[in-house]
Amino acid sequence: MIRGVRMDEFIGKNTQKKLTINDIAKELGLSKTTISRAISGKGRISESTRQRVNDYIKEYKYRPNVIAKSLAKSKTYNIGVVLPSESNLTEIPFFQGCLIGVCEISSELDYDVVVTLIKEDDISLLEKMIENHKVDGVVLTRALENDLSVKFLKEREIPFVLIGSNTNDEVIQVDSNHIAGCTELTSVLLMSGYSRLAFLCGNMNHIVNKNRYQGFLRGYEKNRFIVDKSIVFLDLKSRVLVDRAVDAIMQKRVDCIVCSDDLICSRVLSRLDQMNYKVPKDIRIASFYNSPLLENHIPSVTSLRIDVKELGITAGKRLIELIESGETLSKTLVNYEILLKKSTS
Amino acid sequence: MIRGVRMDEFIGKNTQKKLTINDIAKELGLSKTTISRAISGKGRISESTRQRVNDYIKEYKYRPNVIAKSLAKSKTYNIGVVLPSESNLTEIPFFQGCLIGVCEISSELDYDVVVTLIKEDDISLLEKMIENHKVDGVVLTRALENDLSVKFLKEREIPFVLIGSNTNDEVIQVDSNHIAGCTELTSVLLMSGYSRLAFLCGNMNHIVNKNRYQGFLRGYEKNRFIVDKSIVFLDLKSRVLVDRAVDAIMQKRVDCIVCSDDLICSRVLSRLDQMNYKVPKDIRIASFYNSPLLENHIPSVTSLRIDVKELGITAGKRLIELIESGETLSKTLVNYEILLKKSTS
DNA sequence: TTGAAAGCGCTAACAT
DNA sequence: ATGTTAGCGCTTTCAA
Repeated sequence: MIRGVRMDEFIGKNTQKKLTINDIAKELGLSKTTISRAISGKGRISESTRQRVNDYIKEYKYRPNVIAKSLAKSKTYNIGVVLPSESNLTEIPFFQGCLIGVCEISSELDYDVVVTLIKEDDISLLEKMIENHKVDGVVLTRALENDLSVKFLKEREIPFVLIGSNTNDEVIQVDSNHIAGCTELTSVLLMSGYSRLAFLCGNMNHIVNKNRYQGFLRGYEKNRFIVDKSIVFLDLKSRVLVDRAVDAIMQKRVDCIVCSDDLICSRVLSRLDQMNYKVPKDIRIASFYNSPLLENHIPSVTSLRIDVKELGITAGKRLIELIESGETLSKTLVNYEILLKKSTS
Repeated sequence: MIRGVRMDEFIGKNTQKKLTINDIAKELGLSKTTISRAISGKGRISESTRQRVNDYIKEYKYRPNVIAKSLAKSKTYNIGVVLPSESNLTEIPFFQGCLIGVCEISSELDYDVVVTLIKEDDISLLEKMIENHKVDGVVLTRALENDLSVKFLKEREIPFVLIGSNTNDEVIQVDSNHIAGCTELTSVLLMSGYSRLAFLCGNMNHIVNKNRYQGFLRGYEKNRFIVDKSIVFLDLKSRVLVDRAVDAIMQKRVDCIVCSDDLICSRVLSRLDQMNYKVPKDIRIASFYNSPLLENHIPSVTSLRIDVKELGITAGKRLIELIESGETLSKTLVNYEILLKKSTS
């Protein structure tokens, strides 16, 4: 009896050599295989020895070495979450929400989350993570038009789930129904009597923005109003462009400015303030995406609310299903909610 | 010649069996050891064979299996980043900033980042991550008074770095100099003629808030003004408490409300708006921590700016030093900056 | 029901 | 300068 109670007394808790499956086998007079089976529950094993092993494990707080398991099974029990790093720190509430969601569900399902950063045109860190075998699958948190990540992961046949939408049906997707949401919010605004809506939209290489624009157009169609394209501004990638759009809009007769997301919206609000326009007195504002950035805004902003954490949770769940069973639902839509606030009252 | 060009032609790129160090050894007529040495650069090896090996690796895009390396070296090349998961805190951009910073520096130093979530009174996921041997060290992003994480990591002798401050000198710390910053900002306000400052402070179990309060008091001392404790509100853990404090303050004669952080500040602004008070006309506002939450605020808010990403980068660097060399600087302070804005003009 | 042995891909003494 | 060998701790045939 080399190891046992005496050892615990002898050496401090801290220096305690890690217990291995081998130690347990020797101690219990069984083989590694049996211990392994008792732990995994796979394979035939008598109830009595399984009990014996489990009791031992409890008592001595044995934790299997996940690395060794990884090597043997060629599986890491990690999933990667890819965040865009060129995003303004300000737009991060969305990505962080996703991340938290994925973390929560992963820990429940006994996976860990490895984070990596990419840029629109540089996915080298994602490539490295995959090639280093650090993860069993990946959650992408942003959908681009010609997405390098999607292309890469498909080629490498790595299981992955996209938070967002992609026209390729083979891609497992989790998203909120942007088109429906934006259509609905646009409708609500039109029906409230705001018939001249300006639309300010961000980077059109982001699929989500394409969808928002489409929703905007559909809202008009449904209500048989005509869109005035002269007050529609797409692909506004910088603050300056947003500012200019606002300036142009305020020269015209416009009832309400509809923004594709929280970032554009907060920029619009700031510009309006600079120019001394008051919301909602001089102009109304709505946003197709709410976030903490807007949540405490004064006045509160009419917007579409999406439960980002829910997106993350769902994506994580789908990914792990995909990893473990090889298949999962191909597209999941999470709910949105329309928040009518002071900015349009 | 089992493996080689013919294989690549035969089977698709995707199904290509992973190249191992063994394959290379056979192919080149060398031993595993030599290949290993050529790759790591450790041990004596002739320049010519190192070249030969490296050429082969380049050509066939060999990537070592990190898991196998991990097992052999008992090292994961992962570092853990611990984020608080309490709901309102997840909204705070501070933690994401830290995370991004750690990710950036880690990837440069060839580590990956595993994220885990804890609560003030539940560090079970951190424990699991450690016990599963998933990481070589940990970055903590929040300092508490009696910190379970710190206690746990010390006991287990896991290398870790704390973003924040801790009275225990043995803890490696990276922080901005909150006391000095808050002292300075308080001074500036007092010298601007705002002699009656209210102070609204968050959870006093967070060491950072203790330090901010101390800075506030020191600012008063330095200027030989007397603090009016009746307009100091500590440990405001909920919105309701903040609202009440604001209500109480507005009954009194107060020049400026100083908030311990961005979250409290945005709540204060929102409450003031509800009550129809205007900033800076009716009351002035300053915050001891700036963030994107406040950045686009109207009016802009006087505050202390901290480069969070820098905190993350520094913490990551220190941690990896600690992991690799066993020692590092015990305390690093990053710079802060005072932003004087409209809210106090 | 249990065990022996090979192997996952790499590292590191210890030869040669 | 290079090779041999024995692990790292676990899973998984295949046998008993």
